[in-house]
Amino acid sequence: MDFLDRLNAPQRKAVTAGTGPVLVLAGPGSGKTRVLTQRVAYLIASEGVRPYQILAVTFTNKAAREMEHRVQSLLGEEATQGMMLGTFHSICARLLRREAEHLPVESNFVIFDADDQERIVKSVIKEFNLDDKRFRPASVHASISKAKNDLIDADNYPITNYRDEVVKRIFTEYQKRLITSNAVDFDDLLVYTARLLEDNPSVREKYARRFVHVLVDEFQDTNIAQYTLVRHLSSAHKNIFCVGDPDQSIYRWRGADWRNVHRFEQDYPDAQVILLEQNYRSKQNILDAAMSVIDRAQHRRKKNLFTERGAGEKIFFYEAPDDYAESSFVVDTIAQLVASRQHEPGECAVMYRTNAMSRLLEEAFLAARLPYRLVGAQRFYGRREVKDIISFLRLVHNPADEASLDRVINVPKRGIGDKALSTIHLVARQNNLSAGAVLLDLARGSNSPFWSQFTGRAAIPLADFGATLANWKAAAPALTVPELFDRIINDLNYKDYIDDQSEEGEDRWENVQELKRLALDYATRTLEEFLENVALVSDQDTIAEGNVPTLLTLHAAKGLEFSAVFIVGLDDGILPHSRSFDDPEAMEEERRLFYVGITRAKDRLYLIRSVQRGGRGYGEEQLPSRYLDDLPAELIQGRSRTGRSLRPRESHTTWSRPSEPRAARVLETHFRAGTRVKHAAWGEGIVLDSRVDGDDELVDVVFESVGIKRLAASLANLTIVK
DNA sequence: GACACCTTGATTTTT
DNA sequence: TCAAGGTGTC
Repeated sequence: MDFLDRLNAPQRKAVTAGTGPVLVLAGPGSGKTRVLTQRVAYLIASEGVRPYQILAVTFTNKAAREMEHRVQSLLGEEATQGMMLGTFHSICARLLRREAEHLPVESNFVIFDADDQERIVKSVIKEFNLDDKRFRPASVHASISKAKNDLIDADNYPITNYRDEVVKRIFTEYQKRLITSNAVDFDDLLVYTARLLEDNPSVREKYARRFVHVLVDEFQDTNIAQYTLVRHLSSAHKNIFCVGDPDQSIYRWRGADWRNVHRFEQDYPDAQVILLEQNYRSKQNILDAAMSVIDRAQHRRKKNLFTERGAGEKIFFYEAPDDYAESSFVVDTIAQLVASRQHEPGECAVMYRTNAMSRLLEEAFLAARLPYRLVGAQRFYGRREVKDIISFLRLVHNPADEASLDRVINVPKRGIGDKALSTIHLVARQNNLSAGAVLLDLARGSNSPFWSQFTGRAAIPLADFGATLANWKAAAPALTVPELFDRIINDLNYKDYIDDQSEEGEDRWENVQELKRLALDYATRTLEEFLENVALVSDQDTIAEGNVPTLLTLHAAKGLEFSAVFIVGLDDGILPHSRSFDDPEAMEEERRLFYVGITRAKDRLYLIRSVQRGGRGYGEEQLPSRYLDDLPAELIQGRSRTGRSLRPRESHTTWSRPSEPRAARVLETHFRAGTRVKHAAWGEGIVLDSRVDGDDELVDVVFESVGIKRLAASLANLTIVK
């Protein structure tokens, strides 16, 4: 196979590794995606493995599609036929639907997302008459989810205090409600599958025999449930090929445990371990910066990242006075990089710790009239109008879905309030039915035995909505997904409801139409498939095409690369995040997160912080991120606005001669941010910031030729360009 | 009993 | 800055 020629020695060793367990420890940019795809191609083309005998787990659906395409381009369209390929969650969903007879839910189960899960927890807390201040739904749900990821069910939930006891009761009821709703949550997808394989030898054998080869990407971010799953699925042939990098483990809070990498080595002592250290992505300065950050991490196997791409530019550092300046610095600099043809817009990315930080950046891009794209499924799928429509579709598919019913029973307002809602749940429970079933029965009006349970005022709208739902349900089998979509929108007069002619209303209607466009892709597929895919989209899956800069969280940046990377918010409290301060393990993860961010950069890396943050005048001064201290000064250019060294502990203040007397004091700044200026040697640039400093004016300028420079106005002889 | 408006509180990361 | 909860009105 000629494609093996283009691999380096350890890569080739990994691709052509024989049978048995293999662990590939792959540094950032070391070509692990390539190794995985070529391994799959190699197995099929050279080892005679049939595609359906391969199970490959990727971190996102997008990565799965890419892998499929690459293998197809190497071996032809047919090559991937029957291969089991996808994320843990989507593979588990597929498997569970097939094996639903062993489950407490039907094969057409729906998948509850975070919102639905919290909704159910909340309603249980309410029903138990608990104080939701003391037992916050989000926190209770987090406890439940954590237990599930460790494969602990409600019966075995460990109790050490009163809170645990309450959580256990809520957990039990929560699980019951999911089952009545014919629903599984994200965690259940993994838990049910792991249990199924563990408790049911015949099912386990069936799949373990089928999957001659199991390949797992981003292995460092698997949790106990996922690890168990992989072990079972590969238990017959033991051909398990895991690729990962403990340094890039950033999902601990989701139950991921980088120790799975050690566990793997213990569980498979005969495993081949292959190290990929050569980096094909970044310039050496960027790698050096990355190593200086990660080498201070605890418990790690040191890797030596090296590249043949040359040293490259130094790391740019900029300290903005406030977060507005921070955002405009980013936008201005990107504009410069593009204008000077150093980078395409699409090669630039801005990364931040929390989603909320995207807002100012978006505003800055909008103000500059520059297009951008934002990564984040939540942004779209979390929208009220989008969730509403999906809930209606989910109800048609599965009227038992309690989360969806609660969500839309009064949308648009039809006079069903809290009282009516709690009554319908009560009646449902008394009759051992789902609330949806009661609602559908109420469509028969006074013929329904439940009719008399409601006051007349509540019964009429309930019956009405029940009838509407029954109609959709009856029509659904003959309709395609987009047809059903239109039917629902029309019947509800949803446009009039959502679009109140305001800008926001138009926006909302636009989102509904966007969802419709997505539904059109499912004209030839089932509603179930549509709902499943909508539930399991990841943030990275939503990255649109287009040559524009990308805005994304550090987490969402995992696995991606960009020529120019801007990491904003390098303040203590943001990165590392203040919520991690009191947990050493969490702090370690913050460090790794920064490392992941740095190593996304191919050519240029900009590290940016802001002295003040969080609204004008209100914010207190922030300290620079402690990680900045770990970067060797010689790798950095640009300094802090306040003139402080990046490494205060090592800086030496020089108490040299008193400054020369100056003729005039500068009292006002002459240059303003955004002004175009010209310098004799460096050509044109844009002023980022300017301030009075003693007797002089200090001007920060981004030049097209040399990047950011700080200049003393009295010496630089800058001229303003019109 | 529903709804509009006002106040208060909180605010990581995501399949 | 925004969202959820509470209060007052219809």
